[in-house]
Amino acid sequence: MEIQLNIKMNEKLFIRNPEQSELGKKIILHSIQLIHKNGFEDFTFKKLAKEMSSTEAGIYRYFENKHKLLIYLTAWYWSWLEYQVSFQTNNIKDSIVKLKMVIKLLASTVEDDIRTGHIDESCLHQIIITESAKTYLTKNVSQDNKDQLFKPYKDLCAVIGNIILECNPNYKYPKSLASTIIEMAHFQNFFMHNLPSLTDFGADKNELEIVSFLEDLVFSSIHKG
Amino acid sequence: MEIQLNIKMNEKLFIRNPEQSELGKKIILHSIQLIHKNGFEDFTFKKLAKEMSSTEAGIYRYFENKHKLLIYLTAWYWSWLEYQVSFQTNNIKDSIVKLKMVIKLLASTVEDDIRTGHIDESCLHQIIITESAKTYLTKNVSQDNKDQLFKPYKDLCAVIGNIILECNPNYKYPKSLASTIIEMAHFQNFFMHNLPSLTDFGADKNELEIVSFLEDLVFSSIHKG
DNA sequence: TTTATGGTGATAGTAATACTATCATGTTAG
DNA sequence: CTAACATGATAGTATTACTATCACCATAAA
Repeated sequence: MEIQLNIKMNEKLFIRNPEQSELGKKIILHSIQLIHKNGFEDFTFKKLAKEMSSTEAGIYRYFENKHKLLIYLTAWYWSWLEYQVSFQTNNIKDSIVKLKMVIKLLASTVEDDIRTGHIDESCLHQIIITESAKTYLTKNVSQDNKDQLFKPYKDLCAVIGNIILECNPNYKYPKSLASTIIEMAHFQNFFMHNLPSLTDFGADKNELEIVSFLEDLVFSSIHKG
Repeated sequence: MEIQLNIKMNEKLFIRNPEQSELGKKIILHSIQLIHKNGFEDFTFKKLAKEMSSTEAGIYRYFENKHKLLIYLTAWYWSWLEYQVSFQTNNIKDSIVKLKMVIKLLASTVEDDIRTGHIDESCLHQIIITESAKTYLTKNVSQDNKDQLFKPYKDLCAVIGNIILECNPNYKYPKSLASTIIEMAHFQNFFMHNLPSLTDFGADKNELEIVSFLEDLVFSSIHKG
């Protein structure tokens, strides 16, 4: 069976929908490669145009600026991940097992999803670790939020918050714990590889240890009262 | 009694030591104001020069670029905070009370320290919340780390990790929990004010609730086993 | 007192970034 | 068959991120 996965994105994220043309898909494909390779600060539309043998003006017809493109990529990732969560936790009755699955999906290496042709999820996951916080840590966050640009992130957080409440309906901080899990799944990964003394995983650099840390953190918190 | 607080900074952070001249101190003072007002992305040395009635070239004699200046400001803040922690936890015997003090210092509003003339800690705290992660979320993190630019952050993290171990010598993730506390003290604050649905504090927007959340998280984790 | 040193201000200049605008061309839908 | 539209090519502007040079002034050493 051959399935194609298509995620409908908020129209405010782009000028022209990149999913609906070859050029648009090339922009996504190559921007993921370039940002992954040299980081978001070094990334420019001019370099992207050269990389994909197109023109700068052509890219500006799809995205207002590189910040919006980054928000697009992260929003896509969160939507994809929410789908993964709903798929992988489907039919699981035990909420605790569900929550463990969520932590595993957040904190372990992502494999490329062949159902999404031009997007390399593994590569995108690395970008998310290093760059995703930059999407909202700006003076424009309120306007971007009003435009619903962070909806996929907030939706994922809400889904995880609800699973936490299933585990313990009396737990007082489901949303904050959910956003903590998401952010720490990425920050501990970044620290482990780049500033290892900020973690307890520097020796092995094994992602499973991050999973163990997060499980310990989460389940001791919600099982207490 | 009149005390002056002086923090010795890593020489790799600047070209000329801003503490040792009036111009240098003006750079620090006004850069904090400007970054706080318009955010780091909008901040340029040209605008800073105009604001403080000096010249762009003059500022480049002190700092290589605006990224190094941001690292300088954050490094200063972490050093100052480590001093606060050592001062405020001095003579406290009970490690649990110590750790509560640390969480309070990290997560509640900072008041201006009159012993540091040209630096407004309250303003700087706001900058740290929004901008500090950008200092290390770059492709240059390894080189900057080799140059010891993140030492104050790592030192603070180590101090907190040790207090955690005092509370429970068998706890397996003291460093990761320490970095989690530091980052979440700031992220939950940012979310509360800007993306409130990612937290449980949107209604009251009260920083004491963040303190409660972090205390619950930390003490249920370390008291468990 | 002279001379040397060093910090500062003023000005200029360059390469790259972040766009915007225009026009020609090719393709595709009505 | 033609109108609409996507793309490519080229050009141009304002801003950013620097570097370089020179004059001036204060201070410190000779």
